[in-house]
Amino acid sequence: MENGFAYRLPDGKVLTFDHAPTGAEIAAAIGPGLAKAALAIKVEGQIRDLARTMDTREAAIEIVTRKSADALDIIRHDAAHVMAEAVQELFPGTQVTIGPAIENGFYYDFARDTPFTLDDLPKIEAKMHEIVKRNAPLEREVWDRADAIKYFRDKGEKYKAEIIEDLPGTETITVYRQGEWLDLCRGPHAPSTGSVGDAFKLMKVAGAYWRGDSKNQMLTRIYGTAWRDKKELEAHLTMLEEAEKRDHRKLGREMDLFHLQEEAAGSVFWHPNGWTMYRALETYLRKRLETDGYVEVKTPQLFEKSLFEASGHWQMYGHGMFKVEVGHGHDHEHVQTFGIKPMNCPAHVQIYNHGMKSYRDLPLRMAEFGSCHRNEPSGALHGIMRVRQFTQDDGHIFCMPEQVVEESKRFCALLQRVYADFGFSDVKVKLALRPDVRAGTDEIWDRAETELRDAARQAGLEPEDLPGEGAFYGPKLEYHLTDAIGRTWQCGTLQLDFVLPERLDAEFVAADNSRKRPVMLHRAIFGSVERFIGVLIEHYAGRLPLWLSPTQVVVATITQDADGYAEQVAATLAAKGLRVITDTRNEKINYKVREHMVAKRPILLVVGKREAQERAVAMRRLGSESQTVLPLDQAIADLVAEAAPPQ
RNA sequence: GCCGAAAUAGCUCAGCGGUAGAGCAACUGAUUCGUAAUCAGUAGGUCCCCGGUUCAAAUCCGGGUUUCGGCACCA
Repeated sequence: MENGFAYRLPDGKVLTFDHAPTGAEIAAAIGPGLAKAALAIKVEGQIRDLARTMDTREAAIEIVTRKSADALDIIRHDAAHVMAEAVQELFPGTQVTIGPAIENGFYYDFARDTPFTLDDLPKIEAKMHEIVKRNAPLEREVWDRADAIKYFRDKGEKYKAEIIEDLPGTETITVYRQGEWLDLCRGPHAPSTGSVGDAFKLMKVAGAYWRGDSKNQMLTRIYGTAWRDKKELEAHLTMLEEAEKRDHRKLGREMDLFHLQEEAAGSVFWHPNGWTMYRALETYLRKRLETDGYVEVKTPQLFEKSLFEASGHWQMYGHGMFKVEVGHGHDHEHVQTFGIKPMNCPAHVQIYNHGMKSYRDLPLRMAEFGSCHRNEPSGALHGIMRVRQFTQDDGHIFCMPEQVVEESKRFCALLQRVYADFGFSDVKVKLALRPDVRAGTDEIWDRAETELRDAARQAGLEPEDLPGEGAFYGPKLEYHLTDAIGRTWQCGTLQLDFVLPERLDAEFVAADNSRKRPVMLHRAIFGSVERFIGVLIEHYAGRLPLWLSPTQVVVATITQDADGYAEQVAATLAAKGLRVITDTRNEKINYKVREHMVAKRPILLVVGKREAQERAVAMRRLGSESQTVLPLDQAIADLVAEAAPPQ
C-alpha cells in the first residue's frame, strides 16, 4: 500500500484507509455497535486512546471494549481520575499525586493536612457518580515540559510538578482533561468519564508515603474497587466476605487453637488444640527431612554478642534483635551483652565447625526447628502470620561448590513434595538477584545466580527474576504457594551464602588435602511454622485434614442408653492412636451435631440404641449433609487409614 | 516506625455525661430426644491503662498500650 494505511484485526481481516485514522474511526469502520462500545484501541499490543491518530501506516490492532481483558485496567484508572476530581471538588486545597489501577481496583494518593476518614468516603463516592453521569470527554493533550511544571506549580500542585521534573527528558508530557478538571497522566483512558459505570465502591483509607519512601511525607490514600458491572462488583464483595470467614485470627479463636495478648505482643500462646496441630505438622516434616538425609540439631537461644559480630548480623540487623545485658561480679559491674538469636545459621556453623570436616562428610544437611526472635516493627504484626517469636523449619546444607546445583534441585523436589501434601500444587518461584550493596565478586554472583536458576528449572520450576532483591550474602529462591482461594503466600526459601562460611571460618579438607570453604545453603519449607499454620487455617477454611485436626473424632450419643457403648467406641479409637472425644451430654442430637460442625471437628460418630445393638456407628463428616451407618470395625479401619499423615 | 480507626461479660455487639445492657457461651434444674440451636432459672464487668475536666465520665479532653486497615520493613 503505497500511500495507504492498513490495519490488521485479530481475525486477520485488514482494514485500509486513505488517511491516518484515529482509533475511533477504525472502530467505526468495523461497525457502529463496536464504535459505541469501544473504550480504547490496542496497537501492536499497546493500549491507546481512541482519539489518537494512528502514527504507523500498518499495524496489528484490536478494539478494546468493556468485555476485553484489558478493560478493567482502563475502567479502574479512569475511576482513579474521577475520584481525584471528586476529592478536589469537595475538598479544595487537596493536592493530587498518583492514582494507578491495581489488582481489583484503584487508589489515589492525596496530600492534605487532615487525612481523610471513612466518613468522607460516601460523600466522595456520591460525587464520583455525579461526575460519571456528566460523562465529560477525557481528552489527551501534549504539553510543553516547562509550561506543565509552571502550571502545576502555580496551582499549588507541588507533587505533580515534582513528578514532571523527574520524568526523563525524552518523555512526552501529557495531560488528560475531563470537563473542568485535568490531571497529569500518561494514559491511556476511555473516551469519557461515563465509561467508569456504576460498579465501583470506595473501600478504605490509609496512609502511604510519598514515593513509597518512609523518609518522605505521609499522604492520605483512598482505595476503591471497580468492575465492569454490578454483578462483578457483588461477586468481588462476596469473595472478600469469604476471605474474612477464613481469617486465621477468627478461626483460631473459634477452634480454640491459640491466642495473643498485650503483655506478649507478637508471641503466640498455643492452646492444647493448636499445639496438637503444631506437633502433628512438626512430626510430619521431621519424617520428610529424615527421609531426605537431614540430621536434626537444637541450638541455644541466647548468644554473647561476639558471635553475631563475627557473623555480621549485629552490624546488619542489630536494630531488630532483642538484646539482653547481664551484670556479673559483686555489684554486677561487669556487663555482658547477649542477643536472642534472630536466625539459626551462626549456631549451625558452630556445630559444623566442631570437629574437622572432610569432603566425604559433604553435603551435610543440618535441620532445626529453631525458635527465633525478631523485634518486628509494631505495625508489621499480624495475627500469627507476622510475629516476634517464631519457629523456622530451618536447615543449612554445607556442601562443596560443585554440589550446589544437585542440592538445590533436591531441595526444590522436597519442597514441592511437601507442598503437594497440603494440596498446594501451584508453586511460583522467584529468583532474587544481586543487590547494590553486596559481598563477593561479580564472578561469584554470576555463577551463584545461574546455578540457582538451573536447579529450579531442572526441578520443573521457572523462576521469575527479582533484580536487586537478593540478600547481601547471596541470591535466593523464594517459593510462593497458591491457596484454595487463589491468594499467594511466600513460605519457602533457598539462599546461597558464600559469606558466612568465610566470616565464621568454616572449612573442610578436600580430596587433595587442602583446606577449602564449604558453600552454605540456607533453606526453609514452611518458613515460619506459625505463619504456615496461619496459611493452612485460611487455605482449609478451618476444615483441616484428619491428620492435622486437633480433635479427629467425636462420639456423640443420642440418649444415655448409649453412653457405655460410646465410651467403648472412643476407647477403641484412642487405642488406635486417634484423637477422640465423647459427647454424652444430655442434649438433643441436633444441638450436638451443630456444635461439633461449627467447631470444625471432622468426624462425628453418632451412636444410639440401634448402633449399640448392632455394634455400628452413624458417621457424619464435616461439610456433609448426610451420614452413613457402618459396622464399628470398618469405621475404625477406615478412620485409622485416613488419619495417617501423608507418607 | 508512620497515617487512620478501634478497645464494654468468655464470644459478637448495643449504650456515647446521670443506677452498665442484649444474644450466644458458662453454671443449676427440668427434659432422654435419631443428625446444624429444648425450656426455665442463676451467675458473670478495674467499660484497655494513667491522668485531667465535671456535682457526676464507659461516655468529653490529654498521654500511653494493644488490636485492626494500609504504608514502610521482613536477615
